[in-house]
Amino acid sequence: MTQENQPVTTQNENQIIAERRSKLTELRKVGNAFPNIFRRDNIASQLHEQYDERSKELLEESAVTVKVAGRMVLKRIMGKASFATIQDMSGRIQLYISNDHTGQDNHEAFKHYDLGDILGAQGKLFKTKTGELSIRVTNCQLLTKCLRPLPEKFHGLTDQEQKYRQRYLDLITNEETRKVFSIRSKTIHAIREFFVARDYLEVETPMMHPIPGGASARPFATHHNALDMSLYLRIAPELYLKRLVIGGMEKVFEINRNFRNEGISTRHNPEFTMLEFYEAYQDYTYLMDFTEKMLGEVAERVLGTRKIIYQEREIDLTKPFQRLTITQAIQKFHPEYTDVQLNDRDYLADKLQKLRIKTHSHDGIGGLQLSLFDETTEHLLFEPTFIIDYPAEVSPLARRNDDNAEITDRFELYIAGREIANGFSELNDPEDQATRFQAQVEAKDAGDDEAMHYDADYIRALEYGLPPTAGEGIGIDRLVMLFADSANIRDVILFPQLRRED
RNA sequence: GGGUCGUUAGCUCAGCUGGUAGAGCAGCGGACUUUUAAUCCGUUGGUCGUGAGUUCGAAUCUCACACGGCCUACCA
Repeated sequence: MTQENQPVTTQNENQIIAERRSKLTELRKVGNAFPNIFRRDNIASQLHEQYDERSKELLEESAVTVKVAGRMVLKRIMGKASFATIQDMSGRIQLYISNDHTGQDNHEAFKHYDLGDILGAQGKLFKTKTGELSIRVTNCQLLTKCLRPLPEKFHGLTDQEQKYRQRYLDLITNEETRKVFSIRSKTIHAIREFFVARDYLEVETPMMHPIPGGASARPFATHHNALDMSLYLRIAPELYLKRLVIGGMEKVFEINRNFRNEGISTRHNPEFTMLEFYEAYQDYTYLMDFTEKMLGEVAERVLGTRKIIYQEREIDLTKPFQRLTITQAIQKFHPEYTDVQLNDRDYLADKLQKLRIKTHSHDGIGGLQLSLFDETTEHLLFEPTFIIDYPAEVSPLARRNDDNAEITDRFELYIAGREIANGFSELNDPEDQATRFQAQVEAKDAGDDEAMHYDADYIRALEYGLPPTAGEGIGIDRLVMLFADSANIRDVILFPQLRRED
């Protein structure tokens, strides 16, 4: 990497870069090759919005002077006049550079500018004979030399790996990519406003945890030198956010990264963005209503509609989402399973073995039902669906159901076959929580390396009293995938994790 | 992790059953004062992912490795 900072010898480079580098050398000789004195007054989209509809004649009469800057992405030289298209953060605008208006010297200099160079230009708006809004440039200057050639102007950058490694090139070339990240930004912004409007307090809790907790997952480990202690990148903020509710922050949310040291796939990146929120004096049924409302409003604000198209299928966020228990969901898609079978531990264990699905010896009926659901039904839940009543054995932080201690007041929301949200009434009984942690420790000792640790500090916090609370997590990347119609999580993360390049 | 397809010029891609590489774009030179993926003429540019093997001869066949795409399994 340090090599990148050294002047690279031209013999190692292809001739295109060598050519551009020699142009830069010439620029250095005649002045500051990287001037920062140009200030623009206009951006492309604003000009189009304001003047696209104005007639050619009227535009000529009004003689609007504008000043723009951007990267040159197209260039057409025709002797004594040239056209160039520059691209800024908002879009594109065409420049007309000619001996008549720009001057011969300036035009000759322009001819040696390369695609990718950053230009500043000033001039009057006009319309070409095909009606395209353009700038008749009176002065054009090179603001930053681009030493490396851009991807091919028509096909753009298509190599998936290169799009991820050199995202800036992907952004320069592909309008679609710019749109995806605009949707991402708007989604997060809309969510933030949704919470702020409801008097939630936004907080940041630690990314480095002495005890990784709040989820079942393998953490990344690191070490603090001065304290000489092991730390883990957080797998979830949950236990810290609930400490805040104990402290009196009765409505809190955090939008931030989680890190899980597990596989990478089209749906998993080692670091991913999670929304978690907690509200005191509410329960999980409130959360389900709240989630329906939030997703509908966010979609409306980001996309202008609550009926989104994902991978050519419509997802309707306008109506209440279906709510099914785990066994109801299994039976909906697989009516061959009877109530008796689904509540028969031996039958389930046998069936799962036949389906070659891993089970643990300590799995109860609920755990086995969940395994069967994950395997046979989860991917079929395309329409937004809340799956409710998760077994207590797989929900160590959720409140037990008042009528059935084997299940918890918990749901997961599935859309397009993927888990999008996970919410529950929080377990606020410190003694039950201690028992559940103990069970996790036993599972860990039995070889489950995703099981939780015993967090004594969290138990101490609970002993001060967590008000009855509802809490939920929503995977932001997966939500953005839905909104941006992306099949791969890497397409909605600017710099997804990749292998080392060398 | 398993399966499968791929890696050729800066970019997008051809390259057949083996005879040591082509196009378009970009670049360079020239023509052209309303083009728009500008056009036209000329031209530079490649250790064909890496390493071995088969062969008189390998981008092409075989094997191994590296990296990547897609599918698949587990975590959100």
